[in-house]
Amino acid sequence: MGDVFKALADPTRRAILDELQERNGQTLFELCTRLISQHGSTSSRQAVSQHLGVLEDAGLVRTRREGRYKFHDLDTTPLRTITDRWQLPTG
Amino acid sequence: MGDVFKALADPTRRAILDELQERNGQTLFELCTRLISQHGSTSSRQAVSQHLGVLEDAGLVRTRREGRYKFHDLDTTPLRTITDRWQLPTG
DNA sequence: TTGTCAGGCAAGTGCTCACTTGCCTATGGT
DNA sequence: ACCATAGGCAAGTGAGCACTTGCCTGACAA
Repeated sequence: MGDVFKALADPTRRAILDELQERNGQTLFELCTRLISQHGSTSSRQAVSQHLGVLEDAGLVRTRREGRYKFHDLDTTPLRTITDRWQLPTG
Repeated sequence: MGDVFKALADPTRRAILDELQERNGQTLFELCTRLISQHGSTSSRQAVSQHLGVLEDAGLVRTRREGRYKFHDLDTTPLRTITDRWQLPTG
């Protein structure tokens, strides 16, 4: 599993996580259009696709294929590595 | 306040936070020697100094000056922006 | 089969970032 | 005064990363 911290370092990837939290299980094209219309993003399809690859490597996004569609689901469990590491006062 | 996510993206900066958690209020030179001896780091003084600047901008490290010494203290409150953003199941 | 749609792969480009290098300021000891 | 210590500033370098460009694969509809 790749680097969770590095995956979170990019604002576009954080916007993707925001989007998936609002509406889980989106395809690449859904994400592209909604990122532009709701998050003011200017990223191309290829750019978003590469970001999704990074997020998937980090374990923050899980994917499932159905026919020619690929759905993306948010998984926040890797974020625990951050909070567990520096012992947040329980919030 | 700078980017907390970007500050966490670098492994050396995460080691610095680890080191400050073990022993708070260290000076730059203390951190340098302990990073090498206890974390296998190879970073120079200037490198660590720049990392501390990034961490301070992100609000993860607070500093206080006394004479020619500058002490560094860990502050984990900015990490809440991460957990609050994607609603972790309370752990 | 032909055409379209969803997505993937890979090389190239430009910018950011970590780190070095070299010099400078300031505090404290003798 | 002198020197060592603790730290800072700024330009330059090299590697990594986000993004583009162009082409390719696979699934569905007609």
